[in-house]
Amino acid sequence: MEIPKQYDPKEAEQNHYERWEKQGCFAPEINRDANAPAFSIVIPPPNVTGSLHMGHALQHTMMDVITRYKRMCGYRTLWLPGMDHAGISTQLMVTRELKKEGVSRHDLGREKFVERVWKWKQESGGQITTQMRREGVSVDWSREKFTMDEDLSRAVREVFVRLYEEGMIYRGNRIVNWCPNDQTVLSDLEVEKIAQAGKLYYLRYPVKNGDGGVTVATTRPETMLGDTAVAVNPKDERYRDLVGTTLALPLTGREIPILADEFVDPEFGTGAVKVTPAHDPNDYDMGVRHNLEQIVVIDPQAKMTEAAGTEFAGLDRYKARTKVVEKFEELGLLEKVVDYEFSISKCERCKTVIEPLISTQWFLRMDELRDEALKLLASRKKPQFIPEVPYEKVYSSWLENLRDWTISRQLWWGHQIPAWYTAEGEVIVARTETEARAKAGTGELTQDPDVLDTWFSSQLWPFSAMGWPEKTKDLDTFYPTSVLMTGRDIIFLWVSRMVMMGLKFMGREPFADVFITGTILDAHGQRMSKTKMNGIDPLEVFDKYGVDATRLKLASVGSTDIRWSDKQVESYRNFANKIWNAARFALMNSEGATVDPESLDASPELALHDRWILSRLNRTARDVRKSLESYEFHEAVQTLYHFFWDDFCDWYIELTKADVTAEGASPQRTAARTRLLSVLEQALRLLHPFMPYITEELWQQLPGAGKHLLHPAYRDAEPTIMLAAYPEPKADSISDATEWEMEALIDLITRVRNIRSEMQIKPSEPITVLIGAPDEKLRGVYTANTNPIIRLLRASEVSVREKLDAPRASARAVLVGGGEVAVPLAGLIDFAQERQRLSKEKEKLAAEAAKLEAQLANPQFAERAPAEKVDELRARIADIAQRAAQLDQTIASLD
RNA sequence: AGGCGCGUAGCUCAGUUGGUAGAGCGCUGCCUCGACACGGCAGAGGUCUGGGGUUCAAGUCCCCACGCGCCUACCA
Repeated sequence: MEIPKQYDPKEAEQNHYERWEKQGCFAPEINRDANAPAFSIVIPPPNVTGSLHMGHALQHTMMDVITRYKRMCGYRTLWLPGMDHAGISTQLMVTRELKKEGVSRHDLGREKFVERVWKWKQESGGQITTQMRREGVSVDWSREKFTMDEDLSRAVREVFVRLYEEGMIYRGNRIVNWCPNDQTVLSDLEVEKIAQAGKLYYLRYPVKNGDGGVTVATTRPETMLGDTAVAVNPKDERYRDLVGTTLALPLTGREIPILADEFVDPEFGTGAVKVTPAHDPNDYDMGVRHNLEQIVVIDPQAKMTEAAGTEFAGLDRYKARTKVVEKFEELGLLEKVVDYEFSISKCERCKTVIEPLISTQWFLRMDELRDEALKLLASRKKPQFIPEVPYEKVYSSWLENLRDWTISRQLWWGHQIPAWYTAEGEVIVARTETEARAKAGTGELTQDPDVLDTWFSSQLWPFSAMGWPEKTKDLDTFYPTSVLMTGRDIIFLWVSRMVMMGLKFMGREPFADVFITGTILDAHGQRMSKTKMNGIDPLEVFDKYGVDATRLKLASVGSTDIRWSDKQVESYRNFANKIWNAARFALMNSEGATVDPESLDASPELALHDRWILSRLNRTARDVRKSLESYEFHEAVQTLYHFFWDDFCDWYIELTKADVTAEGASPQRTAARTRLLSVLEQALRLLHPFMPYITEELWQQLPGAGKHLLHPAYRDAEPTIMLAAYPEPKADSISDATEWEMEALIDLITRVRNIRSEMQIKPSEPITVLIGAPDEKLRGVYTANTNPIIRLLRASEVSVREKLDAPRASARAVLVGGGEVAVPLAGLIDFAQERQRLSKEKEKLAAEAAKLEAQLANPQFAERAPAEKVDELRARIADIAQRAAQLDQTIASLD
């Protein structure tokens, strides 16, 4: 059998995914156990416009690890995939494409444009699913959904109609965030605030028919053209007498009142605020409170309107600003201009400065929905955030301050709002046009041209993707889902809204747990972003180091932000290679043996290393399960890495090698080979959720790997490691005593190797190893393991006695448990050097002892510390003392 | 302006109820001992940002300071 020395990930990556998918391994139906518990995840649907980035790879890896793990544990497992139509991004992307052809979307018209988007989706939407297959994600593709699918659109309309009928969705005219570039309204969450250096202008408004005036401070002088009042704080002494009087608003010929409002902060600026109800959210509220006129001076293109006056009409808002300031200066009314840093609202997509405008839009009232979500969190702690701190609070405090949600968008790509208008302007909300006609009693209807915010359909995802509003079997089985795994950036946009909608329409939370992943930063700690061009393409990393290695790295990211480093992936690539070669060794020496789980029972007759590896294996299974149950992926990875590399490869394979590679078949050799294969097979299962490809590739080659190894729930399936049972820890195989014995053996071997290294004895030079072990138990351990000791130390002779009897010219070391080891080095030893080496060791012991004794010397310690801790400390001091005494003797024997 | 997180070996990071500071990479020395040089063996390297406090005991809990980052906000 020829197995290459180096693992080639590409081959394994091509070999298995298609077969898994074809054989239905990802679908819950593969599970034939009628009583199997359910486990489900819905994927955060990637934007149809996108291609795979690190954030996806990170989330997908964690979801896949947990899904594969649960599947191997026998759960009826569903990971439901799909994509989001991503209204604005997609529309912008297709618009940009059209622009290259010299066509605008208006040239095409709505119908043709939407057709074009669908065509584009057909062509490029497949890209990300191909990339996801490469990741190895075990999603059930047969259930793949798209938020614009007909059945999901139906769910959207159903929800809209019901909420409308309950009065929670309403149409209103109010101030909204308007993007002058994209020509649509945006929700508060689609607006980003960016700190910016700007100017604060102090403008003076003269009192009508009198002396004096009031100075207001503003960052947006052009909006003064729409001012309808000046407000001061009612408690502000400076302006008390002016409240109620009238100002002559410069440049406009209009007169505006001075009014008092609590909102005004007397400390800021001059303590007097210009009020522009049509162009500022705060002023809008104030205008409502005081019943002020709303004068629209800026239009949807961000140009000044006729109402701004003939001098300004048609000017861009920034040109108008300059002009207003110039005019004020000419009039001597510009008091001063100071540098000022403030945050400005920009469109998240196109970075255009948002213009607050009054507009008629659809809104969703959030108060009741919000209250239900908060109640659920308070009463049942759902969803459970991981990590709970800080995300639970982030989530709840956002909900507490929630305002109504603007759900309409002036776009063509999306779910068109199911509202129709009669010629008389009556609003009919209905599930279909037919229903609308019936309700209206006329066919003369015009549908609202707007579409819904993308997140309006995304928030239904956990149940709409499972067939709601039909009562489906999937909803019965898989709702609520088990866990949602996503980045923290969409806790508000998506997570909270899913909770509210789940409660409203399913009567239950959509997921039990919410796991928030960390963010992968670039090597300098910067966020990866398209504009910064500092993103790392996961596909390139896959090509370079393999999918499994990349997944292991991603799984160990956990919930904290981390700087990306290829080096770490490289070390996991090396780990994959290590696994490959360990298997290669087992396979090259497998003749006559097969994988046999029965061989994994720890019996007292077994050699120490055999009992030990079984203890380690079971402990590892226990620890990994525990880590995965609490989403501690990095912990699980670390445990597996350490078990496989340090325990299994460095010690077990070395210790069992003699038996496994013995010349000529024998029952002993077969037993050793069987155990090696079987431990390896268990280790591969433990690793499989993290490294699906290499584990499957190797598992398929193991002699005796077959149907009988599958979890009972999958007995009818074709053999694959992904349906094998996840190893369960056998408590009686885990033995502290065995592991302690092994540690003593490892200690002995390491100390003698240290002697070899420090005394510069050639590796090929055989040595004699003399052991003195006063402890009977340890003497037994050394005696029983003389063969392994001889092998691992390349010793020609090993003797174990109660008391060490070694020539003066020996290098020595003190062992744990108070034993002593000596390596005779006649003619090779420099006594001075040896004395120094041992003294160094003694210093270390002395330092440690001093620390511990100081602690014990403190009378308060014995008094207040638990007895158990005191005993432990005493024992440690005794052990050190014993070793120190031994060391003294050893040093003395050199004289 | 508020809220939150982070600061541990040269670098990237673990450290889960307070009780012997860990890993990977990098570094030093030795090694073709047939699973693996993407390897083996043996090492060096930390006053856990600084200062105070609680405690018998603090990387771990509390307060303050410094540095870095993130989020929220109706500061004109």
